Parts: sequence; structure tokens; C-alpha cells
Amino acid sequence: MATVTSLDVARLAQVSQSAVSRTFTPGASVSEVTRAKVEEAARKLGYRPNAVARSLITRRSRMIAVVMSYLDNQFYPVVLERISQRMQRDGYHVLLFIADTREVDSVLAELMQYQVDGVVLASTSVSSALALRCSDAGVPVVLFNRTVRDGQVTSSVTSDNYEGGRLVARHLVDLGHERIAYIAGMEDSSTNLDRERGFRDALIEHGRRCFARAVGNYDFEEAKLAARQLFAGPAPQRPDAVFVANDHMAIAVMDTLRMELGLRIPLDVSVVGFDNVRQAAWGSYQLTSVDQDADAMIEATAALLLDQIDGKVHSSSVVLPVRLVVRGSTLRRNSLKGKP
Amino acid sequence: MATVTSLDVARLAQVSQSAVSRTFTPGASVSEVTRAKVEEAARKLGYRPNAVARSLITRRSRMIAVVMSYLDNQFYPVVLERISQRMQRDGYHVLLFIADTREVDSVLAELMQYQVDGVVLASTSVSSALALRCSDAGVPVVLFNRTVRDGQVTSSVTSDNYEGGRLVARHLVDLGHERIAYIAGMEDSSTNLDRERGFRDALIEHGRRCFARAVGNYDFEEAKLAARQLFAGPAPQRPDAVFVANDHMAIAVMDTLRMELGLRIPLDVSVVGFDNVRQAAWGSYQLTSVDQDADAMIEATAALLLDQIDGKVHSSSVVLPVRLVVRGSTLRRNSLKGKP
DNA sequence: CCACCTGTTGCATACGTATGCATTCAATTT
DNA sequence: AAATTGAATGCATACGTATGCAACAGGTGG
Repeated sequence: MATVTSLDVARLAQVSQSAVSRTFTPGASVSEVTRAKVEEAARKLGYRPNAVARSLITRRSRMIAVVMSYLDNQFYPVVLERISQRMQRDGYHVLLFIADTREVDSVLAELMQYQVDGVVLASTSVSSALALRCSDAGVPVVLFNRTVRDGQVTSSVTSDNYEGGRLVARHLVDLGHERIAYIAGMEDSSTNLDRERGFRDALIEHGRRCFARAVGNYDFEEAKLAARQLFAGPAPQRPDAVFVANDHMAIAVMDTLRMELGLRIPLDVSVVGFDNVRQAAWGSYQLTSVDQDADAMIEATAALLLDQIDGKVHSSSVVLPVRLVVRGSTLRRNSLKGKP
Repeated sequence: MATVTSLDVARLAQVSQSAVSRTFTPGASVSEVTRAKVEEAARKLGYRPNAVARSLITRRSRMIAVVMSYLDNQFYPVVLERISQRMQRDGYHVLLFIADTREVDSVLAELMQYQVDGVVLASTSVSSALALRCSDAGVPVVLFNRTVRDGQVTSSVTSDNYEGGRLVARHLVDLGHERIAYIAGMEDSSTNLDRERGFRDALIEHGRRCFARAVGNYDFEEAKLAARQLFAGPAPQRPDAVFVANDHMAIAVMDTLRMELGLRIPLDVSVVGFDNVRQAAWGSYQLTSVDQDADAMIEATAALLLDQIDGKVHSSSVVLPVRLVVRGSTLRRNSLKGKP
């Protein structure tokens, strides 16, 4: 109850406060006998070093900020959980910032006040502005799953979104699809730009083009609207395949196509997503998707951030490979000819 | 870059450091003119009060710890997001602790070191031990979605799990089900105990009893095993309805019943979940579920925690009402007779 | 026996802020 | 005009720890 300080321990152990401090500072110079005395006294009193006081003097809080928008998209809770665990391994903890509609300045101010040692920016909405201002302020930043065009000053970790888009295009072309549509995420987000560009480039290389396009803004409900919009016309003018910019939206699209429009997947239309979230593997969806190696992304993020914190100014952009996971939501068109 | 302190601001504004401090302390006594001078100087220098130094002296960190196990169950990411936003409204931030298999002591030690002002315990695994030791240490604790039997010392916020179980039993009996089974969560968790007890009590009141039972431990894969186990026998010995202790498992169960056993839901078997997570409403599942009012739970949790932090020792147990949300995964048995 | 080095210890001090106390000054009351 | 009040301000100190520095002990090589 009453807060016990290093001084209390020092008195009980008959040593100086410095000795107590050194006992709890890895790598400090303490003899075995003093260490033992201190540790016993600390145990008796239930002493724990005060991280706040320690932070004040070391200027290290051993906290990192993780900034996210919505946790709806199931990719992000997983990321959050793993990042937290990964950083805990190195003695860091995660201070969580949910930045939905709030202004950049507000988040930044709070970040700075807490003296976090680093920032992971995994929010799609709050963006490059915050990143720049953080690194201006000397706080290590790593962009997670997004990049910023301007200066290459800020580190980032992404999947090879461009290649992912290409893989999807190639897959759908290989399956013999004729009218391939795209449902975009947030139009100015780097993930969406890269995925769409890879997708379109590969389509063109195969002599096709994007048949139709709508925008879902990475939102579940908006994705439903986008699906309705794409399939508003009569059957021959409808897409026979849809690439949706992430799984979160793809599932909304599948629901809409099946429930509202009575379409069969993959018989009437193939659907492909991106992220390979757990739900993509769920029995009712069997969503073909581009797998992002979340673990590798997190490991890279942690490594980059820790390096920067330790002064090894590594500021680099890591791009990790992706792979296509083919499931039941896509099907070869040829094989349809014979079927009812 | 170079850290700017209140003293720097004071010098530039030609006032004392105290004046600067008071300007940034709500409710302190500062004249309008000094405040203006200070604010301008602060703006020029880009000054932000150092939360660490402030915490050291006020002994308030304005951080709360949120302890969770896995973020797999989609109920929890939503809770985390909302708690974070709710606390941010009152100037608090969330320090995240993922406590899966790690020992209680480790988490506790870290909690204490960071001098958090309060703790929200939303982990099903790490449990009452941690709660007790926190309140022993004088740190306000609120249990979220779980209770602890022993002393009624620690506050908690739960839904009326018992009533939820009753609602499900009544619903399934009303539909004319004969062989009603239960798939349990973690057997010693308060949520599971209450839900199951309500369920069984109501069954008995209606002259029935639980037809079969298996354990899923709130885990996706284990729930699949549990489903296989329940439906291992020949058709007449299989359940015609299953109450699953939460939606997370219920979805796994539905997948297994449909994909592996070729059963139709709700034609061959009705399935009911608990939590009413977003995925329950997804088109392919249409899972009948017991709705927990997450917003109300979070509001109650925040209120309780803030009250305790402010010294109004309110230590109470809030139980919030639930309601049954009927969807397509349950169906009246009578109406089956006529169908193919 | 002396010079020297290595490892341990305590003394001060610094980190950046909040706040009790005394003081000053203007405004209001008598 | 004197007295009383109230707000505003600065001074000094405290919060709990880490760490540079000097002092010291004990051991080694010459």
C-alpha cells in the first residue's frame, strides 16, 4: 500500500541507495554479496523499481505507441496482439492509440507527452503527416502496412502489395475469367494503390483490362454498396470475377452476392481477397486470398524499431513476399461449360 | 529535437516556471495575461508538458492497464477499441497487456512498475489471483466479463449470463427441440458456469435435460473437436440443437457440422451462440445469439474504474441485461415435418 | 615495498514537473 | 482613507531513480 522506494530497501539492507539502483540495473557493478542483501530486502518489502522515476532520468519509457484506426478488420487485432507480445520480449510495452476521426495533432501531442520510445503507425487513415512530425520530433517511427511517398525518411514494413495484385490478376486470367472487376479500398492508401496497380499491370500484360471498378474504402458496409453497384446491370454485363482489396470487404461482398443477388460463388462469380485473415479460411467463405506473412511483418517491424531506438539509424523500407492461397471462392470457367 | 522544458518556456515568457506549470494545469490560478504569454512562448518552442515528470510528482500516470488473453474471439478487439476511446475521452490511455500463458506474477510486476492508475481485467485465463493482488496493492481493478467468487472486494461488470443461458434454453424448447446439447467454454470461467447453469436450470423447468455435453474451452479448434464428438453417433442419437458457449466457438461448430458432417443448419440442427459478435450476423452464419450490450458494459466499466481512481470506493458488481437475437440458425421443428 | 589496476561503494546531483507557502498587488468594503 | 479580501506570482522543495566522480579495498607485477 504505502509506496516502498529504493531508499527503504537501502536502509533495510544497510547499503546506499545507489547499491539498490545498481542491483536492479542490468550490467551495473555490484558485488554478489551486496546484490544478495539488496534482493532479500527488496523481497521482504515487496519493492519494485518505479518505472516513472526511472524513465524521467533515463529518458526511456520502455513504451511504444501503436496507432490504429478501427479494429474491425481482423487483420489488425492479430497484429496488435503479436506486436505486443514481441515487444514484451524486449521489455517494451504497448500504449494503444485509436485514431479514427480524431485529428493528427491531438494524437501527436499525446504521443509526445508520454515520452514513448517509438511509434508503430498501423492506421490507414491517420497518415504520413503524423509520421513526418514524429520523426521530426526525433521519435523513431515505423509504418506498418503502409508507405509514404515523399521523403524516404520514415521506415516502413509492407507486403509486396504490387506483386500480390499481379498474382490475383494472373490467377483470374488463368482460370479463364472474362469480366474481371475490382473493388478498391481507401483510394489514396498505399496498400490500395499498389494492389490495384499490380492488378491492372498484370491484366494488361495478359491482354485484358479491368472490366469494372467500385470503391469500398475498406469498410464493410461500403463494400456491400460497391458490390450492389458492380452487379446492378443485367447478367451479361456483370463481372464474372471480383478482386476485393482486402478480406474484410471481400466477405461483405460475398454475403451480398449470395444473399441479395442470389449468385453462387464460385459458380457464377469468383471472388478474391487480400490479407488472408482467419475468417477467409472459414468453411462458408473459403476465400481465395493473398497471404501476408503477419509474423514476418511484425518481426521486421520490431527489429526496425528497436534498431532505431538503439541509435542504429537504419531507416529502411522492408517489403516482404506474399503468396496466393487458392480456396474455393475461385473456379476455372471452362469447367462450367459442362455443368448445369 | 532538443527537449524543451517548462523552464525554457518560463524564460522566454519572462515568468517563473510555476506560472508555466499552472498554465498547463487545469483549474490552477493564472491570470489571462500570463497565460497568454506562456501559451505563446510554448507554441514558439513547441513545448509539451512531460507526462513522465508530471506522473512522478502527481503519482498519477493517467494510464490504465487492459489485460487480455487472445484477441481471436472478436468480442475482445471491439471491447478494446471502445475502452480505449472511452478512456481517452477522460484523458486516460491504455497500456496493453497480453497475458496468455505467462505467469500472473510477471504481469503484476509490470503493471505495478508502470504505475498505472487502474486495471481492466478482461482475460479469461489470468484470473482472480491477479485481481486480488492488484487490489491488495491499492490499484483499482475492474473485472470485465468475469466475476470472482471469493470476497466481493473487486468490482466487476458482466452481462446477465445466467439469464442468457435461460433465454437460450427457453428458445430451443419453444422451437420443439428434443435433444439439446451444450458445448462449454473454459469450464472454470465464470461466464461458462453462469451460462451453463442458467441453461440447465431452464431446461429442467421445462421438463427437459441437457442431452449431451462437450468442452471447447473457448477455442476455435477445440470447438470443432467438441462438435465431432457430439455428433459421432448415428443420426437418432445426435443432438437436434446445440447451444455453444460463445459465438467464436459456435462458428467453428457450424463449419464442422456443415462441411464435415454434411448437416444442414437449421434444418437438421439448430445452433445458438453467445456474445452476438459481428460475425454472427454474417450472411453465411445467421447465428442466433445472446446479445451482450458491449457499449453499456464498457460505459459501466469506465464509470466504475474512474470512480475508484477518484477515491469514491464504489466496489460493486454490475450485471447488465441481455437479449436473444434470433436469426436463421434456429428453426421450429414442427415446420420440418412437411418439408423434404 | 611500491606502483598500478580492477572492481565496488557512497556521495551528490540531475531528470522535469507540481504545489505549499509567503508575498505582492489590485480591488472592494467599512 | 484604512482595512480586508482575493487573486496572482515566485521561491523552494519533493517525487524516486540513475549515474559521474572520487574514494577505497584488495590483488598483481615489478
